[in-house]
Amino acid sequence: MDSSSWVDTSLDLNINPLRVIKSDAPVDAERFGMPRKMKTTFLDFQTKPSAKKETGALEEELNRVSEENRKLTEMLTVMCENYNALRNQLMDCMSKNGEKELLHGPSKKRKSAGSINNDNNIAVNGNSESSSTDEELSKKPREEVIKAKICRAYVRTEAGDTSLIVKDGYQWRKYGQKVTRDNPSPRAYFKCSFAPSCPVKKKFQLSSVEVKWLRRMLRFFCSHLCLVQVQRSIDDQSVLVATYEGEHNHPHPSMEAASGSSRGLPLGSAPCSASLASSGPAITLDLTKSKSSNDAKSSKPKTDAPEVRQFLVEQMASSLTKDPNFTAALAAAISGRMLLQNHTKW
DNA sequence: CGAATTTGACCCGCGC
DNA sequence: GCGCGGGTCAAATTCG
Repeated sequence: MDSSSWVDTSLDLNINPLRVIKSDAPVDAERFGMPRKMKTTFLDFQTKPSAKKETGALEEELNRVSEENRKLTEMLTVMCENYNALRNQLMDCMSKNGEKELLHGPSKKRKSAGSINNDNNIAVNGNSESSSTDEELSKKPREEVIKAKICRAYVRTEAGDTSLIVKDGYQWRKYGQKVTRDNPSPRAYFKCSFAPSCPVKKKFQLSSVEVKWLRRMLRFFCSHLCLVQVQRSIDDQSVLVATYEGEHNHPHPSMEAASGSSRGLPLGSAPCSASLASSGPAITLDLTKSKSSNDAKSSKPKTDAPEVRQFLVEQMASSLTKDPNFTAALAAAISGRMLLQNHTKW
């Protein structure tokens, strides 16, 4: 299987660096309702001779970032190819031993949290998993019908944060805590308490996600999924591994509060959104809505203009690509999504 | 005082 | 069949 058939390695950051900067037409900043200070900066940026030097530097920086992005894309492609090669090898081995497996039915290997810690597998009630091992994945089609969606998100958190709070927008009630064998951090179990009939549960061994971007990514990944398992990665204690299963039977609290609009639009409350195409794991980071959800209402119309969008996109992309936390989280999110995509396609 | 959290006990699936 | 370990329950405790 060609990796390109199942994963789009391009990171569509919607960055077109030169469109605004080289634009001959002055931008009517007033029309976009920019703050005075920002308007001045924005206009000066286009008109003052000193800005040319800055423009050149920015172009250089953007070229550098673009090149870096290209290299990362290549690396990701290679990684996918290697992954598929390994997978094919495993499938070959499986096919050789498959007859025996079929005669004895699927493995009765326990789907426990122990496996979560050991090989990052998560399962509840025999449902499928977002990131099962290849061996397990190969057996999945022979198993019972998938009853609920499972999604995993990897989120880097602050090392010192030990609170058991996940700020994903839902209301959770803790109903248990357990010290597991392979992970020193206690695992907490939560149920969604926003709606009485909501079957959502979650468990985790880590804490809150303070980084706004990561929180929004997590919210997107999980906003309509039902059971969430979040625990600290055993390999990297700063990484939060969140797994959601199933779907909430109620709207996201923030959405319900807003308008009671469709649950299928979880990003409506996430000004900085990460969208994933249903056709594949191509990730689009909509960086143009950078305000918090609280003030998004007032700012949204002002950021619709393509020039302003570009300007904001450039600024945010520049700062974000320099942020190691963001790049690490993005890589983690992509890897998690890739695993999910692999599973859903097999 | 009600809601939320804690925590020990219990249940159940899986490996041996 | 037994023991282990994860998941859940529910009484006790804490918190606002």
